[in-house]
Amino acid sequence: MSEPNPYPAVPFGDWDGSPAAARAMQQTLASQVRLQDDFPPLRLIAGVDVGFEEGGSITRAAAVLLDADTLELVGSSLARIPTNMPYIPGLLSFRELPAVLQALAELPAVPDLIFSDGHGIAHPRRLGIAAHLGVVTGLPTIGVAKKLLTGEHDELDLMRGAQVELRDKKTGEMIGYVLRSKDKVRPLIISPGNRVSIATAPELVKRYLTRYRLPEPTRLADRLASRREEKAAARRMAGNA
DNA sequence: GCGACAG
DNA sequence: ATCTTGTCGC
Repeated sequence: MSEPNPYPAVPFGDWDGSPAAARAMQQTLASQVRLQDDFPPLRLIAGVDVGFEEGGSITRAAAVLLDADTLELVGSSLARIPTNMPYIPGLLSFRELPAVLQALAELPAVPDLIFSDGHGIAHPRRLGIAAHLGVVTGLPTIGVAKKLLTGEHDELDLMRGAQVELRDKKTGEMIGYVLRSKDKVRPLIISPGNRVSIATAPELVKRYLTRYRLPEPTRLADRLASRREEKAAARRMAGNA
């Protein structure tokens, strides 16, 4: 029995490669984002993140699949493809999504929810990488970013669990939450990508937090994508040699 | 024109 | 993101 493949080969149809065309495409895709809670009882959740090799010429995406109740690692995958464009603030998904989709397609099952590194709708045109990923796959997604891209918010308490609203600086519309995931650490910026409401997004992130700053799906994907242990091991070898 | 700017 | 050692604080 095979599951339908929700992962398109290319997350942007015919794109001429220009930043202007990418921004126009974001406007269209953003209108397809659904911000109502519409996800099944969570059984399998995924985390995705991207890293680079060879000075940036190779894009490396990691995807991890976890049991939503026990957080046990059910599967993981790595995809390495040539990097096709430089990093441009606001156009991150056009650079990283191809590799992310390939990594997701290699997981043993389709997740009920995906935690993505980067923003969801907390983006200038409301289409951060998590929202873009959600629209092209049709799956529920949440963006977990380590830094602010756009929007403004009040100060928030230093204790774990503290959170404040993130709103568009110009229109005042809600676009996410700023959440302190651990005592006295830089807060995370949480915004829905697709099929999750703004209010539910931080609740789901909190559900999967353990002792670290990042929720477990994101933390594990981050480790794989950035080659945490490989680098640490290589470094110690050089030092002890 | 100036400042900001996910990964 | 990535390059990189030791160091300050909980």
